Amino acid sequence: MGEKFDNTQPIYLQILQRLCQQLVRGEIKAGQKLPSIRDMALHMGVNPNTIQRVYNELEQLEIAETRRGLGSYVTENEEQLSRLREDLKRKQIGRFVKDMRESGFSPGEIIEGVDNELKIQESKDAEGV
Amino acid sequence: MGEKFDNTQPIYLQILQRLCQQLVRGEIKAGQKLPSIRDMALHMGVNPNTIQRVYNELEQLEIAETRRGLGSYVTENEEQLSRLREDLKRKQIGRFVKDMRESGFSPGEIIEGVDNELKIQESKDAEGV
Amino acid sequence: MGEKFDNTQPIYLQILQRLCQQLVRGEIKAGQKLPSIRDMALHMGVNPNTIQRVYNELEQLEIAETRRGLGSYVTENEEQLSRLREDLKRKQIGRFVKDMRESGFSPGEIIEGVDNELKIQESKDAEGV
Amino acid sequence: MGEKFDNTQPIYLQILQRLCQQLVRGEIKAGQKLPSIRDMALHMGVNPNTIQRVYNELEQLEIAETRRGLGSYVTENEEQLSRLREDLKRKQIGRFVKDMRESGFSPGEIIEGVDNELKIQESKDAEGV
DNA sequence: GTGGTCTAGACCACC
DNA sequence: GTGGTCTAGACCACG
Repeated sequence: MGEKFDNTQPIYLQILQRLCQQLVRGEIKAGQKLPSIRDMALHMGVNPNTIQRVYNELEQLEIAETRRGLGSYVTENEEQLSRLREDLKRKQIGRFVKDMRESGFSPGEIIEGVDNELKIQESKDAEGV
Repeated sequence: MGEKFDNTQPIYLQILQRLCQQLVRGEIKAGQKLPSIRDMALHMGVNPNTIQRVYNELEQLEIAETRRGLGSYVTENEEQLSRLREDLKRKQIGRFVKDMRESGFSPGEIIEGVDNELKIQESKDAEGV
Repeated sequence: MGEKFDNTQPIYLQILQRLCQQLVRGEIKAGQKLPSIRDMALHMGVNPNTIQRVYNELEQLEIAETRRGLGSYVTENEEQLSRLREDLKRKQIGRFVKDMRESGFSPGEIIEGVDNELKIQESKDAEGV
Repeated sequence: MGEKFDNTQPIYLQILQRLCQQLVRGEIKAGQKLPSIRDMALHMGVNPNTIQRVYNELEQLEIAETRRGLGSYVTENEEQLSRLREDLKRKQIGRFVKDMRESGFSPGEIIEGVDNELKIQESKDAEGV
């Protein structure tokens, strides 16, 4: 429960993003049942309406589907999941590069900065272990 | 006038970001006078209150200061501006790398993706010319 | 409703000051929910935007935080509140003493004057009862 | 010229206050001629209109008078000046004590705080010399 | 003319 | 219901 939310972005988007990350990382797998809205809400310390909205978004992305009376399930179509992974990757990289270039950073600066940051974050992980 | 605003983010933040980019790129320089609130509002097609909020934010960031009855001026302290540039760079890179890693992308994928994207966007620029 | 506002200072600052005083006096406590913007505005006979500005200032001072759709809450961090008390005390005393000395009043005059004034105001309170 | 102005208060009031302090300290004496508006404005790095307003205020306070074509002069009536001194003293002390009590500070805290602050500021002066 | 404040009222996203 | 943003327009103090 040590993880709170960022005020600059809607909570439901932040939860959605976390779920997508878990899917992309493979922590949540194709066909798997998602927690009930009530459980998830309780677990996240959030209003059930908020989770409801998250699950709706997942459905529109064709990543999960809700079966009446049974709960929500991740799609069994693994292609959808790998598509999600590639979409996410391209979208995030595209936006990042666009922002950086608009701010006038040179390609060299960008590459070097990312490289450094990767090393920094990896070393932090290592020491955390 | 092809430049409108994105609905997913407050207008004042978008304008703030643009100004910061112009500062970072050196298009706006230390000590320079910014357009009056009313002029800027007219030019951007927004309400003066919105611009005032932007200028307030700039002031809180210690990037600009407002002089009674005279207008707003970019700080003459060039250190603040270079600080802004470095802050922006680190913040953007940090958030990007963090997001990517949390989504389970490998360092290799990240670097390669950024590299590709840079080439893509540069070639688009070239063809635009 | 005998309480109106002073024309020489912005309303939002006057309200901010009152809230800070209530916090410092302990009339408003850590973690407590503040009235909604609309309620407070109604109660103070002011426009909601004005109250919103007040709450924003409280947030920047890290004295209160706002939760989406839920309202604004005083920080639960009691240290922040005691910090506020000490800051206020030092700031007010520092400015006062600086002003008095710059006007050429001697330490003796200052101490004696404050002492007298305290007695005067206390006796007024007593008679009010 | 190292002294700038505070944004939270009108410049003309800040200048007015400085002049009053110089009068109260005796640096400016009864009957003395004040600098011309233009000179003063130049010296303070301020718009002449601003100084004009300051001199007007001094006139309304019956502290100075403007003689057409000759300039502005401090009143020769020394009683006015000693009245100014006492007014300033009472007003500043009264407001300070009122503010502190409204914030819930005890008389003991106030006296002790002022006492300490006096010592601090005096020692700073000493070391500055 | 300049910024600062305030009001009135609207719309929206969110919880 | 809650806060967040934006507009339109007004008034004021200031330089």
